[in-house]
Amino acid sequence: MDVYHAIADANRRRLLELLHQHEHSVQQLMPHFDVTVGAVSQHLKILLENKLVSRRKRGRFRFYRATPAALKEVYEWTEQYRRFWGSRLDRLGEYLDDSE
Amino acid sequence: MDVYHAIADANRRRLLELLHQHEHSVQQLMPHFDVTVGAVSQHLKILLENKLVSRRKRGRFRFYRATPAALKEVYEWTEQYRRFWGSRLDRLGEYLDDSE
DNA sequence: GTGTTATTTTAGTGACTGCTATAATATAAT
DNA sequence: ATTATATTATAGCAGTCACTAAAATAACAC
Repeated sequence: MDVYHAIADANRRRLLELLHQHEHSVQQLMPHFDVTVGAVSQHLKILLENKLVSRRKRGRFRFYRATPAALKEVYEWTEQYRRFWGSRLDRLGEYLDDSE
Repeated sequence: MDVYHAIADANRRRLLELLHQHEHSVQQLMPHFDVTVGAVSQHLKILLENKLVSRRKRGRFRFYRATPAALKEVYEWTEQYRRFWGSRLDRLGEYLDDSE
């Protein structure tokens, strides 16, 4: 799974946002999610595999934090389309779309 | 399917890049892909549903072009992590990772 | 030790993905 | 009209996804 897939899931994006503020253990993350602890752990694993988070061990706890340097690729890919935002170009589609 | 999922697929990102240069009919796109014309058409449909492309009809042809204003959301979401790139922070993970 | 807490892993499940092949639709060429 | 071209829609399929429940692993508390 690449970084684009890693951030495609809303729960994983939420995790990154929370872990960007400060580190959390898994239990500290749980109140923010509606899924089981197993599911959160699986999401963290995917983020870890994509190097979007790191963790340190402290007793029984694993503290995760965001290390989102890998998002640079996504940022730069979207950046090339920047000139489309806020310009008249972004409304062009409406006139052209003949989807019938 | 939301915009994050729409760009998660490499073929769809490639389509956006090609359609950003200038408009293409489906046949003009085909040489750039290894999949069937049906698959390309399905990808274009997903991009269309996410308003990432528009199309105009000309005879039997449908000409597609990129209208990637919807990428603004992704751009802005990644942008909040910008300070991590190029800083020492992005290497912090390596020291902290105790994945054993 | 025994039991409790924190986390990860595994097996199973339903839904979804990306693909193909084929059929359907629409326009153009002869 | 018939045939060819361009595109979309449909059905089916193997693989993946996000999830749960339960088992496994690990460290703490008593």
